[in-house]
Amino acid sequence: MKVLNKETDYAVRALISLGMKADGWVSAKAISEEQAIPYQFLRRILQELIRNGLVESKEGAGGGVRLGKIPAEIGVAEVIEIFQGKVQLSECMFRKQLCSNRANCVLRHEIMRIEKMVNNEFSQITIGKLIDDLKAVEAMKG
Amino acid sequence: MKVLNKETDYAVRALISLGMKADGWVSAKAISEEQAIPYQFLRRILQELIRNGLVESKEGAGGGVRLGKIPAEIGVAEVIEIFQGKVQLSECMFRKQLCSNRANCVLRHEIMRIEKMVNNEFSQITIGKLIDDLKAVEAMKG
DNA sequence: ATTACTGATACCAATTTAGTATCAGTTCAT
DNA sequence: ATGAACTGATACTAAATTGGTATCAGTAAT
Ligand code: FES
Ligand code: FES
Repeated sequence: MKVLNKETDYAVRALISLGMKADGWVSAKAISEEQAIPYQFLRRILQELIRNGLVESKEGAGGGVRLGKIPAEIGVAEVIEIFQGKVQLSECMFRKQLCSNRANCVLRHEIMRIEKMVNNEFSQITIGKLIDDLKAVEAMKG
Repeated sequence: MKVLNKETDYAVRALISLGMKADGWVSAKAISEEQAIPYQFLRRILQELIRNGLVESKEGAGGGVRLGKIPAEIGVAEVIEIFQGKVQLSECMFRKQLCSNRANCVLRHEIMRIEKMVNNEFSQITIGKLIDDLKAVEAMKG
């Protein structure tokens, strides 16, 4: 059961990469090479991030992309939602069958409780946090 | 982002259905009709559950299936693992790139922490619990 | 024997995933 | 003003996965 697909994975890595760099525009090519992400695939992913405001871009020579928000305000949940849609465990399990009163089905509540918990957990992990972690790792390596 | 696929979904529903019935063998056909699950698909799913000990079977006329464990001891996590494999967020995000010391990468720890949390949450939801919930729902309908 | 079951396994169409390719437009440097 | 270095938009593709179907063989109750 793979939770994150390649798009989300690459997107997070690209965002971290951008966040770790000093200001200025970074080209898709540069990120692609640094992170070993297929160029065209990454371009499509970046465009999607741009459309959603997580990244800003500048066209033309010397252009490129940069974060559109501060790293601490980009949660992985947001990235997941862009590429994989809202976290959803399953449709309701017993539909018409057993629960005619969908509105207050306990089972449904249970499922939604977990959905929220997962979502919340993914929101807590921000790009900023991941960057801090990585920097800690690097510091240890010295 | 759909977390549970149809196999897991149907499997859980079949298990609940079995758990709510008094003892005795129940045919795949009966479950298929009761839960509106495609017969052949359900059969394959049941066979897999049997191989994994969650369900027992008896061949021949008058045969069928029944739970192989008590409902309270079947966690949804177990079912997920059978049909979708262990919960895994993503491969490690920065592989050779940034974290040469995989062993104690903080990022990796973070990811594994969430994996465990999700897994734990799914373990807490047992078939027994779901059945109790459903019974509560039915009682309310009275 | 016949009927009602499971065991095992092969097959299939539709969708999703991961990746590629192309062309048009923008900006910078010379 | 031209070429190189970029992004924007979008179409295309191969491979894997998903959800579902079909078949044949074997077992047990009547
Ligand atoms: S499981 Fe869907 S309403 Fe109860
Ligand atoms: S992200 Fe994989 S070792 Fe750090």
